[in-house]
Amino acid sequence: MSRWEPNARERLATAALELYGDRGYEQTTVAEIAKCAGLTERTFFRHYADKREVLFASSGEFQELFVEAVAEALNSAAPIDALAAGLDAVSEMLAGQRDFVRARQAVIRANVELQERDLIKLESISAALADTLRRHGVTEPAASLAAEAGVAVFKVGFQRWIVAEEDLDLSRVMRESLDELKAVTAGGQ
Amino acid sequence: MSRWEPNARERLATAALELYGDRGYEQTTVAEIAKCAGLTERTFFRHYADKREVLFASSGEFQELFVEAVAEALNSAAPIDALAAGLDAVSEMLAGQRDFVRARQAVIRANVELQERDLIKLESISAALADTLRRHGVTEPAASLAAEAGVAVFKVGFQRWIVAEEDLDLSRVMRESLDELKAVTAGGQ
DNA sequence: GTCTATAGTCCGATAGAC
DNA sequence: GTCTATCGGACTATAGAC
Repeated sequence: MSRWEPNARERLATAALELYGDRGYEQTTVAEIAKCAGLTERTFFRHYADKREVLFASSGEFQELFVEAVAEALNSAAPIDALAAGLDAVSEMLAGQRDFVRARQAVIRANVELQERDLIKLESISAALADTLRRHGVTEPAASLAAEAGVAVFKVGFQRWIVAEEDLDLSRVMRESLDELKAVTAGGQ
Repeated sequence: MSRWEPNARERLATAALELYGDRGYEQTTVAEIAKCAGLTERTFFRHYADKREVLFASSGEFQELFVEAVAEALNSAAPIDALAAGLDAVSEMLAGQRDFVRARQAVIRANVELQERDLIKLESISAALADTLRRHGVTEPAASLAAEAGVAVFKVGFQRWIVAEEDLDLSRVMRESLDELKAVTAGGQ
């Protein structure tokens, strides 16, 4: 029998999402999250660099999935089509966790600091996508622009999926968003 | 003759940029900035909501210029061409303050918290652009995607201009970036 | 203008796993 | 013994409250 309950990290993340959702991000102290998970403030900061990061634990995994799907597709597709493949991969992942994703996004939407963190995670994804495109021979500034476009489509598609009353098909929403971007950059009204 | 030296706000901004540049953002305390401007910590927070905001004092003005240029162009141009007009307007403004803009951006690039703030300002611009597009009859999701595309072009063009050794023409760089985005979304390699 | 809460850091201690 | 995860307490600076 071990001295500690297992999964300290996960327990902290669960407690944080619940407390942020119930009483709001700002009204929740790290000490409360830790206590709720049966740990101390000190331990929280060993697992998460700051009070916001606890909501973004899975963003590394998300980025990897996105980038690897794009990298694979780049072997046989144009950049824009490879990005579509990446969007499809992440859509499938998110669609499988709809309730969690919605709860998390509601918390983020209610607080500017959390939105800032969200945006820099997306920026990191954009940089990683641009890097992958360059590795596959796409030159600058096309690589950065394609990456930014991919993230833009994700943001708009994701947003539409989250706010929708009905349970939309995320992959489909993403594909429609990409088509709209193509139309608008081509000069459509 | 007034009781206080004038331009407290501006003096604080100047002192902050200098100190952040010299010893780094994190290593600078608000008390130091205030002292350097001949004011108190309390006064700093009356002018700027937090330690980061002092670097973003002109972002409201920037957003207004961008949005109004787009709004005007929308009367006679397609969304993508209106965005090009907006990019041209902001390019002209930034080109006239090259040294200040470069110093400021160097500070921002050196610190993640500042990058986060920078990104949310761009997000605000994107939201304002989307709003303007909708007011001019562009429907969702085209409006949001066009706005995101405009900001993406700005980000990539601005970055290229900042890091360039030579003194590039920002308007020209922006136009090239926009053309690259069009090419890449059209399926070009 | 003062006072206070809390985020986040630093150093050190402890207890178990290996 | 080493390694890793926990906890304790003191500390600074931001930011908001009074």
